[in-house]
Amino acid sequence: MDSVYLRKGYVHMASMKDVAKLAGVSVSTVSRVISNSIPVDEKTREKVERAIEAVNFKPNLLAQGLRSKSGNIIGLIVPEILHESFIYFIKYIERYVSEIGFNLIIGNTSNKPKLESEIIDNMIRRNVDGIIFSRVSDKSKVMRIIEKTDIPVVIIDRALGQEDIPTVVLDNYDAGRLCAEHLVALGHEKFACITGPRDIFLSRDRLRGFVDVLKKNGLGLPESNIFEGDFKFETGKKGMQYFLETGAEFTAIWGQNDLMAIGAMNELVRRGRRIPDDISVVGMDNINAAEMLVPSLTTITQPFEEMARISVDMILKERNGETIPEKRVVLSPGILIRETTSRARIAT
Amino acid sequence: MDSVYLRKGYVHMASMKDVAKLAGVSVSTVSRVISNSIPVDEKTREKVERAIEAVNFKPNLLAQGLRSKSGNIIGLIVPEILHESFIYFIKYIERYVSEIGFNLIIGNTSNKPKLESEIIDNMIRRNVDGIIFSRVSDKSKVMRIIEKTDIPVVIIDRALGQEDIPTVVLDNYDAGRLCAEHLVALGHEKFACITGPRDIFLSRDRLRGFVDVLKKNGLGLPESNIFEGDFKFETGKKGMQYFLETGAEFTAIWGQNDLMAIGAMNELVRRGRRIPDDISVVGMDNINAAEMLVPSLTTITQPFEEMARISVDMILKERNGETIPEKRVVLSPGILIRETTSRARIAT
DNA sequence: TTGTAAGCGTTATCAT
DNA sequence: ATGATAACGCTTACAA
Repeated sequence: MDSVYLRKGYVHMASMKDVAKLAGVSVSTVSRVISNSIPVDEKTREKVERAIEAVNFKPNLLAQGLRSKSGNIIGLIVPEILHESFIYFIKYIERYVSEIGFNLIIGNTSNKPKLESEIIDNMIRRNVDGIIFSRVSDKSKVMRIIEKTDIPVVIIDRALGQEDIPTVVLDNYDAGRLCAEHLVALGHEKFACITGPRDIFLSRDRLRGFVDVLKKNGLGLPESNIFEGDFKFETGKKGMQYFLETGAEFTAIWGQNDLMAIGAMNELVRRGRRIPDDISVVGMDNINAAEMLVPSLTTITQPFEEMARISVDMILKERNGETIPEKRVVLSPGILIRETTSRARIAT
Repeated sequence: MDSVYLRKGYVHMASMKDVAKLAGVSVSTVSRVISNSIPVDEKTREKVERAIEAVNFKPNLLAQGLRSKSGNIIGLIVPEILHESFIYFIKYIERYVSEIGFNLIIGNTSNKPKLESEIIDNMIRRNVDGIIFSRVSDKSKVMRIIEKTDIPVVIIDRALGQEDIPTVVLDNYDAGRLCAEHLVALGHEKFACITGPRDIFLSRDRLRGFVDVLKKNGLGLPESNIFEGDFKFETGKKGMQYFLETGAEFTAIWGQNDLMAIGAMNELVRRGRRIPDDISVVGMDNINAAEMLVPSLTTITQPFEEMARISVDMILKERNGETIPEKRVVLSPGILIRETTSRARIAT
């Protein structure tokens, strides 16, 4: 008799009705005890609380959500769960959201606009209290939500130009600046860079910051020392292959994320170049692998946890009708100096 | 006028009532059109469908869930989101679940029993259709759900002895076997192993499989060549330090997951040992980093996607009252041979 | 085939 | 301070 595998009869999860009956009061009184908003006589409160204990009552969240139009749930939409930096958002947002008594529901768009619509609809149909986008493929979708419903929306990680949507982003210009300053301080004079897609703000901002610092120091980055990647390991390798085959001259390279930087390192090592003795390498994101390599990767860091907290806070503020002082929060990157960067070889 | 930041008036999301009114029918008819369960006149159906289009109606999932006691949502409980192998479960389970029209809600226990209880309760309160556990810290919690509610439960990745709970696991014995066979075939004769916690079935099973093959080949694994780790990078390093300092003799080592194997590699490289010329290394899981290293890591693979699909399918079957043919599904690992393993040096 | 009405488990508005 | 009662948006007997 495999009773485990047979659908057991529905086991009544205690409802307010049960509590009310046991405590000898009405359901409204029970509700009041729980919400703690309206004064209740001490004695009845105690009776009710005992009853709640006795039947192990927990309010049904669907009923609450239906009635109050707030599902106590926040939606997070990412284009790709396994992506090295999104998992940090997932982790920290989940943690923070649950700390404040919400649940997190995750949608993975796989970068398909059609899926994106579906996911958004689904979330709306769950009366989500807000939606956090990590990278938006189609701006209009976000605008539609904002215009047609009252659901708070926050965009994290990738800005959309100067729209009027609450946004939490990294100061990507500063990321490039930090990187260049570190390398220049080490005496490097010739550089290369593997960027993200050039049509993305974030990649361009990073590059601008990088180049500006070089210029300020009388140095520069020739276009032939720039390779456009897609933030994946493979294009990091490809970029380095390209540089090495075209004979580009440089003693330091920046991969605009760790994956590409590691790809570049991989190619260097396979061709017998020494890091950092021949070439210094900097990445960005500080993914797990960065410190597992030999040599360990110097990298630009993002305050993922802070970004997560701020974006959730913004959702809650919007939801409570509070005005958000700054609709565009810009956070600063840091730099973690490890073993892939060292002083440039003395020029001869 | 920052209208975006002011809570806008509630924008009525079309309900069945609206559709019914527009189509000139009752709500029940609308419901029937949607559920497609009960015959509806072709003409009214068309009227209703037009109305649905017109107001862009999507049934509210909370109301549906409340009424039907099925929230159309599946809960996944993991002890740690950022963990290298759980993210694969998250990814694949999310994908599959959403393919079949469900949402996924994720709970992160951080290995805290108290949180575990809370998360389970929360899920129950959302009328989840099932709960998938990836590693359970406290068996009794699972048993409680199974006994006290009718919520389908599946355990994935880590078995709990021989309980009567539907489970999807890897054949860990086979994982050890595969690894040993590969190394023995390469001519290795002395081995070392960095295991997971020895009090976990999975670690012991892997080790048994490994050792059994060695024995079958007239070889062995002395206790002094076994180091107990915790599946993290650091203990991989520590393990190798230990072996090197105690002068353990071996030409091949297995780290029971990639993180530990990579930790061991790290230590080897830092001490000037060559991989695989001096020491061959095998890992397990095939995490991203495995192929990014030089040399790239030979590793035992797990069918994460298949495990995900099967566990979701089991949930659905339980939910539909179907009997599950085998309550314990055991899947086979594979081996991905890359660059960290090579023929043993000829013994002199 | 279709409509009416009760009910899912809450909260909020009335009275009392 | 407390209790009826309606309502949230849907499904499902039961009638018609």
